[in-house]
Amino acid sequence: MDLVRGKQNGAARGARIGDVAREAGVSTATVSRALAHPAQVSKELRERVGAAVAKLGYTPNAAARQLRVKRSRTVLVVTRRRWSAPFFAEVLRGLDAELSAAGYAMVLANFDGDGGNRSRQLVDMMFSGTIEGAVMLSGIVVAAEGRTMLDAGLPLVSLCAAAEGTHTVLTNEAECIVEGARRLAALGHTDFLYLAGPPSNYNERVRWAALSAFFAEPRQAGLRLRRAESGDFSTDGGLLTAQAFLGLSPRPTAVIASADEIAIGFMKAVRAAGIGVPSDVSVLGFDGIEFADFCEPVLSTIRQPREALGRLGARVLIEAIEAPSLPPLSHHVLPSRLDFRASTGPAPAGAAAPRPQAAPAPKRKSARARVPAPAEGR
Amino acid sequence: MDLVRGKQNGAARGARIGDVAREAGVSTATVSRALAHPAQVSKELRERVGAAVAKLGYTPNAAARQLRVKRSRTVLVVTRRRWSAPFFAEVLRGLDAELSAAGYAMVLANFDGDGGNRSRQLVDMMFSGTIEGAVMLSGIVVAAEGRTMLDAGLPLVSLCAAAEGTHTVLTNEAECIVEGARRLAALGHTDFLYLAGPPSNYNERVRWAALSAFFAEPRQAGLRLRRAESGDFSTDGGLLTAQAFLGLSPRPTAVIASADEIAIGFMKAVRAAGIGVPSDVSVLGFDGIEFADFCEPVLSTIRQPREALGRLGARVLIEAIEAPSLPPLSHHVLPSRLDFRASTGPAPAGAAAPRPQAAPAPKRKSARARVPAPAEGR
DNA sequence: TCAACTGATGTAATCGATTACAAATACGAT
DNA sequence: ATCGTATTTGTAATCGATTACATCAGTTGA
Repeated sequence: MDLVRGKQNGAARGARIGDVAREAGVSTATVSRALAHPAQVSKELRERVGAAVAKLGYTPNAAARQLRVKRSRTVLVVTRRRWSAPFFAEVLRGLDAELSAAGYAMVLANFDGDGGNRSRQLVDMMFSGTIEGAVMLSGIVVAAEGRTMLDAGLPLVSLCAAAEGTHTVLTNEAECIVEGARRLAALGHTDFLYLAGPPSNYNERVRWAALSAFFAEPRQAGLRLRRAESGDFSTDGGLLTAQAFLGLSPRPTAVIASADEIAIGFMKAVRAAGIGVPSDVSVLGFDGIEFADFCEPVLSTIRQPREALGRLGARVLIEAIEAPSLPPLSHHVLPSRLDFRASTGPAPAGAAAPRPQAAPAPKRKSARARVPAPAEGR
Repeated sequence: MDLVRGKQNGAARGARIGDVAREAGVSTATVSRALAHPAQVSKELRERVGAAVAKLGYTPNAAARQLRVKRSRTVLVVTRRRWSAPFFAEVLRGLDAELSAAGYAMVLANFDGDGGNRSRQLVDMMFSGTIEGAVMLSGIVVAAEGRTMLDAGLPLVSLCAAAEGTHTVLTNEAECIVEGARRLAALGHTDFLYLAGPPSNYNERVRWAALSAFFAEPRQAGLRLRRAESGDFSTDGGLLTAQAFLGLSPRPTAVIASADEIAIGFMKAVRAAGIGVPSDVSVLGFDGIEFADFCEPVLSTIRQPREALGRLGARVLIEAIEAPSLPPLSHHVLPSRLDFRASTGPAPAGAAAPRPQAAPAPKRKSARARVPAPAEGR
């Protein structure tokens, strides 16, 4: 095999289809056909072409082909810094697995709402023909100069978030968090604290909306729900909420975090302050990251099917790309799983007595169920 | 702005350069120049073109441009499943930040040595002109059908690994792990256990080689080093090594893990068996992942500059791509930082007595310093 | 033997930009 | 007025593949 090693940068490298044609003694059309539609070419020529290709180490130029056939077999994946790393890595792996199996390449781009430059890059990419579709792990439809990613008319999939005009792949997070609260209530807890993530985040909104709606039900009148802000899906955010918790009186006995990281940070800080988990306060996280198994105590959590989310997102996108005509937007929901472990237990004896119904109804702060608008994603 | 919304999939979308030229009443050459080299075009025409571009929502077709100018401004990043997720996510972020700032797009592909198909995809990518260079987080130079990624003659950067013929960006991991051992020895420890990652991994080899070479020094004759296999850079692997540890007698008092995940799994398992950390055994991890701060006890570790690794890797690659002539291969080393915290302490009183130098020299198992061959990366 | 048909191959148009080169224009100096 | 130079613009070639269409050879049936 005669490989032309790059001499000068950018110098002519590799063979072109004409070289292969000459070598095999056929026309370029035959070479192209032998490679793309072998059945249309006689066995003999097919072999001659194959030999020439091998000899010259020929690989078709992707740009030229793309220009002609209008397909790049490339999709864009837009991520967001705020994703928790373990969550992110596995979703990405699912996406990659499914995309590469179908022969698609994946362009990865982080988008943190920066000052306009990145936005333009992304929007241009949608319009420049490099991309056949996009998966957004950010929940944001990026816009620049009056155009949005949607305007390019390419299929878009929002993963773990909802956005107008896109296919969506979500989890049943709302039901899960309510189920978590229900289970805690069944353990005798009546005084709850929600550790909120960034309020602009889609998942944060969904979770808070579901939880506060649940506590607003008349049947749950004996339960109280408060809220502490972490500002962030991070362990540091969790430390913050612990400060808030320690300042409360009476102290809630059940804590539901909007992310495992927050819960882990919270647990560490309150235990350092002499509060027992779960003896004094039960803690429930969200996501099911690996380290939920290794903190003290082992964290109860709501496990999201991370790799499956990635895989399904990829499949939905591929289907939309390859559908002969514009398909309707699809919406999928994958189930998460509640996993109660060491960080949750019965309400402590002192506080366990169900709050007397007759007492002046505790003001449920912010119990109105805000319906989350399509907004920032997770 | 008249945006042509994708009608049928694949139907003509958007304006071409000819449309803009007609709209502005100029030639396509002028449009192209107004966009790429504004200085070459008179102010008036520049503005007319700008207006036409805005009106039609024109974005140049990337494939056509690429075909002509032979630049895709796209690089490939090859990852590997075995990377720890938090590590991976931050390195990726550094890469993305630097690449996108320089106007490069990033194609991400996972490579786990699969059965030939993925290899061909990757090698073809190098030869098809889609890619101007690659960063390999895998330490493997992928090969398929007699060609390797190197043969394309494009610049390649190995991150956290070394591979023949590529630029490399490494950390001083060898020195750090030796320094860690030295510090532990200074705390009175004489009996060490190394928790190994996957033996085929480049970093694993470097670390083990450095550590075993250190223990082989005559001056360290009073120290003993054993080795347990985790098989993996994972918490599960850490659990495995804990089994091995519990079976040893006498039990080592100092443990050095080749990854934080392993250390965390190890600590959890030995503590469950009633062993105190650091009262009975000190544990040192490697990487400095976020959760090292949140396990019990807080893990001593060797912090790697993750985002900086990604940024430097990107810069090295960009430089190599944009260098007018083939530059020599560069090799960079970034410093990691030893961070001793709660999981390490003085050797326990019983075992603290320095092993008598005179006693029959303890057999140092596997103390020969294997020089790591370029192999699988981290 | 010829027409009709099938299948394999080649010729040349095409995708949409960039840019070498030519042409046109403006400007200044003599 | 004329020439030379600098600046701006247009014409057309070019990048490297794919594929519509034309051509040609071979087969079959009458």
